[in-house]
Amino acid sequence: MRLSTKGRYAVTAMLDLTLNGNDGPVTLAEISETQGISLSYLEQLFAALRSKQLVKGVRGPGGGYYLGRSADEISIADIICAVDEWVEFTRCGGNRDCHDGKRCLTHNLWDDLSNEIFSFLQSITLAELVERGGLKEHGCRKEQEKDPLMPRADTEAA
Amino acid sequence: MRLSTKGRYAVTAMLDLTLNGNDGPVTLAEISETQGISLSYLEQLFAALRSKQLVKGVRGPGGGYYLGRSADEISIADIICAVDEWVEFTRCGGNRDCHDGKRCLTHNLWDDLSNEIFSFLQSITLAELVERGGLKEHGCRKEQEKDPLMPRADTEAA
DNA sequence: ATAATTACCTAGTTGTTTACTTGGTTATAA
DNA sequence: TTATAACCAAGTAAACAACTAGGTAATTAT
Repeated sequence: MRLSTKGRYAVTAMLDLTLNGNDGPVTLAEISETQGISLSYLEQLFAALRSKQLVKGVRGPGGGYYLGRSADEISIADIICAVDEWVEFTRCGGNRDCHDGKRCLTHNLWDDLSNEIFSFLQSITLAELVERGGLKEHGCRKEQEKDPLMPRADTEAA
Repeated sequence: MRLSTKGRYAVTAMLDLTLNGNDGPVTLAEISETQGISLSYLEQLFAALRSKQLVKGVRGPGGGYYLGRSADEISIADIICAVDEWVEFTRCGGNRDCHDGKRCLTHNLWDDLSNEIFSFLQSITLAELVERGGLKEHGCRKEQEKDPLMPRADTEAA
């Protein structure tokens, strides 16, 4: 799993599409204006999204984009995987010798974790995000009153 | 949250440390050999990890690194945040005008999702990963027999 | 038909990040 | 005193991020 700003742009744009796609298609120019993303960069992102059938484009005046399928059938993982190239991390293809299995043990652990992150993001749909106005009640993590917000920007690596 | 290959290297190295740190400190040379990461790159990663007290270095012969605190007190989020600089995504600081609140709505949704991903990774410790030999039983996702493995490398963006 | 509008496409370009190399300096155990 | 390790600084090729420029193709409005 790879989670970069590129993926964020894509998720944000798709979120915009979900929110504003009720009355006709949404133009990239609108998304560019509203979300502060350059038009051509959006075009690149939407080329990837389109190739995965996550969006459908309508040409000509009055055209634009709408979701390729229902918002409850598009997961965050779908979006991120579409724009962020999947990079295989473990270079030991399956069950090689791999330094007496020691290296592969660590790799398997990482793979399990990576799968977990992936299926977590796969379990969140655009519809869920929009309907609930957030994810406060998502999954099994509802009794979490500590509310651990993002760490502040005081993370200066000396 | 940012999840790049750099973070993977760090998690993998910390996993190695957890697995092999029982009998004395582990040298970076060993991790480099076992995990296939260059020594100097490890040094950079461990400089960041050290500044966050996630590891402690012991100099001289017989030296190396061991965990800065107990493996059940180090989360995956801790590790990733230490090496991957935290980048603020939403440039609208808090409650600005922000295009009639429309843009901020999308941003708030993204923030909620981002928080969710973060606290998810924060809920997984090194000890958990190692003890269970994976995460099959983690959290609320135990009845998941479809076992959605990583998407194959057939994600060629046309 | 013609013009405007939009998606769609290709090729750059600048700055940052990755992952690594080289070449050191310090602390410590044998 | 010497080998071993952590620690530190600087540089580098390759990849990536985010953007610009300049198109072509389809569709609607005039």
